[in-house]
Amino acid sequence: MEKEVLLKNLGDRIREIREGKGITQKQLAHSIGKDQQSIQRLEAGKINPSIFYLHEVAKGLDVNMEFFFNQ
Amino acid sequence: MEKEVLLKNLGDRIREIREGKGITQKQLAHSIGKDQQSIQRLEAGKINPSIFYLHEVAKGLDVNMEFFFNQ
DNA sequence: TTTCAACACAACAAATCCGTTGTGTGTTTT
DNA sequence: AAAACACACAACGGATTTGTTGTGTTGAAA
Repeated sequence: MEKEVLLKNLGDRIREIREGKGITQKQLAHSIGKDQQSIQRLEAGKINPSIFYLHEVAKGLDVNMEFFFNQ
Repeated sequence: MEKEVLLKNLGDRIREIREGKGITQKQLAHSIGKDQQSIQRLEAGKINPSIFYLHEVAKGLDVNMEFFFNQ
């Protein structure tokens, strides 16, 4: 329960940042050597990503990882 | 390479916070339903922990997860 | 010295991650 | 309408995580 909420919120936050930058899931994915489906699952809160995974996503979005957690 | 550094830094940071609170690996582990060995691997940078795992550790240390990333 | 606490390291197995492939739906463009 | 784009969902499989058990080292306390 709590885990689902955490992952959902994280996914929403990442989507929010991505859309704010005006890039697609595919663009983000390819910029960090991943697939569109991986980003989809991340944003949907379907996976419990590792810290390095998030680190890569943060790089792809050009933000600091902290951005994923405050607010 | 880069991954190793990230995980090492994270582990060091967690250890720093834990020691600052004056608790042992075992106490931290048990407070969140884990084993001493799990915390040891985390602090040693030997694993690439999931975000939920870190969330639990943050709870056990009574800090916000952001603390793991700034400085 | 013996005992105990704290930490480190390794191996095993079940669970999970995540890259990949394939497909579907809705919207926009030509 | 046809084509292209953005996103969603599911299944497969190799890799990784992580709980568990067992063991070793070091230092402090008894």
